[in-house]
Amino acid sequence: MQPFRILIVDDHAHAREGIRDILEEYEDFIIVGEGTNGLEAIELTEKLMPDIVLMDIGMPVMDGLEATKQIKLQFPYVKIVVITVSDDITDLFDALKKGAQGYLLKNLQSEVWYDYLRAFALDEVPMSKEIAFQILKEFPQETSITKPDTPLSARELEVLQLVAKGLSNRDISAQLFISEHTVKSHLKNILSKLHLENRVQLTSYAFQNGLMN
Amino acid sequence: MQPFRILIVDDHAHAREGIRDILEEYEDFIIVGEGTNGLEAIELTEKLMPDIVLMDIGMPVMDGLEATKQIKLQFPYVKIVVITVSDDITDLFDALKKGAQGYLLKNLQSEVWYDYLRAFALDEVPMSKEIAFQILKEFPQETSITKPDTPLSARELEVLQLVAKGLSNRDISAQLFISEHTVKSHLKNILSKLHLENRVQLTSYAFQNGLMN
DNA sequence: GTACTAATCACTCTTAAGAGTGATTTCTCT
DNA sequence: AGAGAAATCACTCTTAAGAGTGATTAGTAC
Repeated sequence: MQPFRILIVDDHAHAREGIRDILEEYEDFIIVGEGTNGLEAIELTEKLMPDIVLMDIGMPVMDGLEATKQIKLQFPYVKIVVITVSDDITDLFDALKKGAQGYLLKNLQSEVWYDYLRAFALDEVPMSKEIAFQILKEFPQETSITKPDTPLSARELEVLQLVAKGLSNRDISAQLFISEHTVKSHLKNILSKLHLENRVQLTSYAFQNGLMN
Repeated sequence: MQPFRILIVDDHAHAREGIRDILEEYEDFIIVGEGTNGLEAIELTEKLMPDIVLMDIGMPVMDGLEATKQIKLQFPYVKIVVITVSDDITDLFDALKKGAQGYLLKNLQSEVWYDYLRAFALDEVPMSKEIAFQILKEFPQETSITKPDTPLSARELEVLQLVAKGLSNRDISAQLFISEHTVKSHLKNILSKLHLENRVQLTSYAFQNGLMN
């Protein structure tokens, strides 16, 4: 059995060291490279073709979420595990939507890391326990459909539907007799609540969730 | 029975005169105002609240299609008849999508105008004969769903689906290994074929026509 | 009565979208 | 051989979108 090829991406040198120390204990893994930001992550992935990318989120130049998206777009077979110190659920949430398959907390025992990554590499993909139940809370019925953290207000739903009909912010403002600023404000809140990025994704969401007619 | 209040909007003075001459023959109609561009059309509609707006398409400042859209947005009960010299089907097509209820060719007999407008005002909405059959050709089974003039190519369908998934042009270009220019080019052709304006409307179209999954 | 939320509006800044034009290449149809 | 469509890429220009920040008002909940 060949060792799994790992790429570590984190802007903090000491964080990379910590991970390296853990993984070097085990012969199942070999660290093929290290990057310090999202852009490097993409370049190194193309050059090294690792089995797994361990990806930090908050990084300069390009963050880990964007890098995850790009890598999954170009190299769908490369697996990505997002690593983070916080156990903030929204990070995980967004990472999974970008295509990450896994999520690991940096402050776990090395045995946990080993067990997790090994199972992960073998496609058994368990989640670290602390967050597994939170995932289930967010993705209730094995659906990949986004569920709002907070329900949309009536006004927000109204704006959402007009957006999904293809109206511009200006058109919506005219329709609802409010300023374009207000429309933008509502839209910003809607996108934030639904963890979406733009009006196209929102439109897609609206149709897939039966919010239109 | 009160006469129907008509607003004429056309940038050519002689065109407005021609229409005025025709309508003044009949007591069913009263011309409440005249405008020379789309912006005036909106302002005059708000001020005069006509029953019917006769709207030219090609005009300076703001064209008739945009004005039609705005007016229908703010004053849905105001009826709009697009008037044109050409019998170009694409004009009609786009006008109907903006919310116009009717379409009249300027070079028709005054009796035809009278018959048409009277029926139109009474909600009997017949179309001028020359173009009625073309309408049926474009809207086959009483559906308001856009049907492409020209079928989309396989590549275009591919781009369409990626757009509707919420990807940016850049993401799509990376996905398909082509330049962003090419993606824009495809998208431009797609929007043109489907008579749509932007990627949100395209997304809506994709879902409503079962093009996703 | 105060904390919370919804709804409203404002200003800046950066980037993405989309219109307009034009050009090349390859393939198919006839 | 020549027409036509499909796919590709390029450059300019204008406007819309979206992120970031912040503020006010009115109503509701406890």
